[in-house]
Amino acid sequence: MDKLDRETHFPKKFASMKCQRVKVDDSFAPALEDEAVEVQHLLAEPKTNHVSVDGVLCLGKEKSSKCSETNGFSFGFNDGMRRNIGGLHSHITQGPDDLDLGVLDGFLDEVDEVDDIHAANDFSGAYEDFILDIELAQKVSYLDYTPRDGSRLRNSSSESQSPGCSGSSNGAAGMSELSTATIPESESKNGWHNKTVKCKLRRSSGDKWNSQEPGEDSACPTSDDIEDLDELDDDAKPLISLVSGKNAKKVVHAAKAGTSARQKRLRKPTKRYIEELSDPKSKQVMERKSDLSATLKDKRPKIRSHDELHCGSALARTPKDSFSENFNQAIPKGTDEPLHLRSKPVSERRTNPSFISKGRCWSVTSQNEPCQVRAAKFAPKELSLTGPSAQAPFESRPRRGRPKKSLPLSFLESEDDESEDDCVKKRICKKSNDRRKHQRMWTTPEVMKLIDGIAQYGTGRWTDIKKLMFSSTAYRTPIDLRDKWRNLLRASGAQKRKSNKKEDKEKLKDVVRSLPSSVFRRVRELASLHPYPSILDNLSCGVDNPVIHCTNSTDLTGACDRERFCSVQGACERQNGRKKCESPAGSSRENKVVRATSGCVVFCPQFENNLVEPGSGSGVATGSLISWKSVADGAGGACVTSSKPPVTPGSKVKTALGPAIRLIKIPKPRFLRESEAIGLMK
DNA sequence: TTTAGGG
DNA sequence: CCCTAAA
Repeated sequence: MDKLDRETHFPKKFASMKCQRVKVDDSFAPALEDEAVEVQHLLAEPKTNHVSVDGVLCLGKEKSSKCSETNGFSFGFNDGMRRNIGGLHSHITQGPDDLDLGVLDGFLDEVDEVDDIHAANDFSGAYEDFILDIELAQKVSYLDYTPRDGSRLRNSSSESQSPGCSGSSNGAAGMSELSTATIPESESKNGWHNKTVKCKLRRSSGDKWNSQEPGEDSACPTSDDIEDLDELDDDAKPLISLVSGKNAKKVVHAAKAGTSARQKRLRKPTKRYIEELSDPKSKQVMERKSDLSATLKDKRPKIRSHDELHCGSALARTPKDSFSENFNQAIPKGTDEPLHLRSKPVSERRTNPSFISKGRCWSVTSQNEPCQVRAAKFAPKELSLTGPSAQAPFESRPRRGRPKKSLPLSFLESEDDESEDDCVKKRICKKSNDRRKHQRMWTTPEVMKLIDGIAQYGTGRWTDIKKLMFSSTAYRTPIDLRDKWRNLLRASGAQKRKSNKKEDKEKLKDVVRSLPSSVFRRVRELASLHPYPSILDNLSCGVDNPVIHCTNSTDLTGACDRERFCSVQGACERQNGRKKCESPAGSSRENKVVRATSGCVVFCPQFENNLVEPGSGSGVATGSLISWKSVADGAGGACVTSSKPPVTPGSKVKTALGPAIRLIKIPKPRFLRESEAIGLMK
């Protein structure tokens, strides 16, 4: 409904958004969600480049795709892309049925997360096995669909790696020459982006980013990881170390999946499993490890386990087997799971045990964390509390088992999709105390991605960043991103650290050491550009100060060099960390502030329907927050026009943005989301 | 639901 | 990373 309306009103402009919606809103193809996002994202980038070529003022605040709104080419591209996605989508929706889709979902998720493009080659085989596995577990045959699905998988996979999508750059790249302050940033950003993209496309081949930054230091994984590990508490260690990643997750999830069945099923495999793992000398552990890494996506183990399960042979079970057992057991309980899960957003899925068990735990190749989290979380609270009888073993074992880290962790990490780096292992080796039991180490590429995302969307739009930059890594939630950013800020010194604890300082140092200096340079840049609490409230200079309320200087870069314009000075100075919202003299006015969205017409209270046409001069930077006063003043870069104020109603104002921009009146100064803006513009 | 903040 | 408050 709403969606349709919007699209009707902004057929072209938000074509790109539609893509997103297709995946986001549509509960049918969650499986492809990630892929779709990926595709869109990748495709969107070239558009941005194009835009920038046109000299369109397109600040990095908004989705790069939005920039495309300003030119036909982009549109066509975008549209085409959308169609593709749509096709993909429909293709998927015509799948056999829910179960099958569910399977597909899980599989795709896994593949996507692993990001192992090469996996495509193994698809048929893996998939078959996979299907077979499921089939056995559910006693339903879906082999009939295998061929089709297989091809589908391949298609989606190949599409997501569409060669033409390897563009780089982002919104900021399109920034006009006016943005002196951001130009250097843009460059570096682009560079990063390239790297990021490459990483995405061929992560399996190694850490592109790192390899491309020979000059930089070893670029070891992030510090936080170390920090996190450091904070792991001794009690938790055993759990982690004994129950290596997936297995733990699997077990835990399986346990959570059912209630009554849970205990029964869980206990057995868990115990055995744990015991096995708890034996440091156990060859099996090593074997498994190598086995896992060697046969990454091979699902056969599951089948085997399945057989064992039914044959009563439970002797030499590998972690995988254990898992599959649990998995199989858990699944029956909800054959409709897939559907159910599908309709859930990623964020939700994260907390959905069944989802995890489905899409993640059974993935032999990656994402262990989530499960681990669960393990950590449930073990103590639910399991142990339930009594010593059932789950207790699971929980207690690990604990008493081993005091410290080592093997398991590396084992766990070795399966990490994008970081098989040595760095990862290095990081992992540290003591830990913690309640954040499942640490998902941040790899340098990830950090880069995060930084890229922030460069594009600024802070405060974590969900957007998550969706567009971390669509393939389900284990990174918007909150995770934000947390990481906070840590980076501290580590980079961009933010005064409150705690003067020696401990903390040390940790920060480690963090710094673990990342390339370039990263921190970048962080500092962005920190000044995008103040962390990016919300308007923090910037408001008061009702009496009708300055442009911007969330960051990027909003103003179009024409503001941070010092020149009185109307934006307050914000800019704040950016520079000198003064806090200095209020330039100004008459008190109606303090309406809006956030401009690229390609949108901006409505100003006084100038309702005063369309701003594309043209020369400055434009409203995407994402800019604009007060009507600022518009009237033609102030700063965030103004709609460079023409002298006031902009009288009905007058046309030129903007470099291309499509007309209209100010949107919003109830009160606040961060206006794109979707909101669209809604308001209706 | 999403973000800010504190733990 | 977790949890909660606020919006």
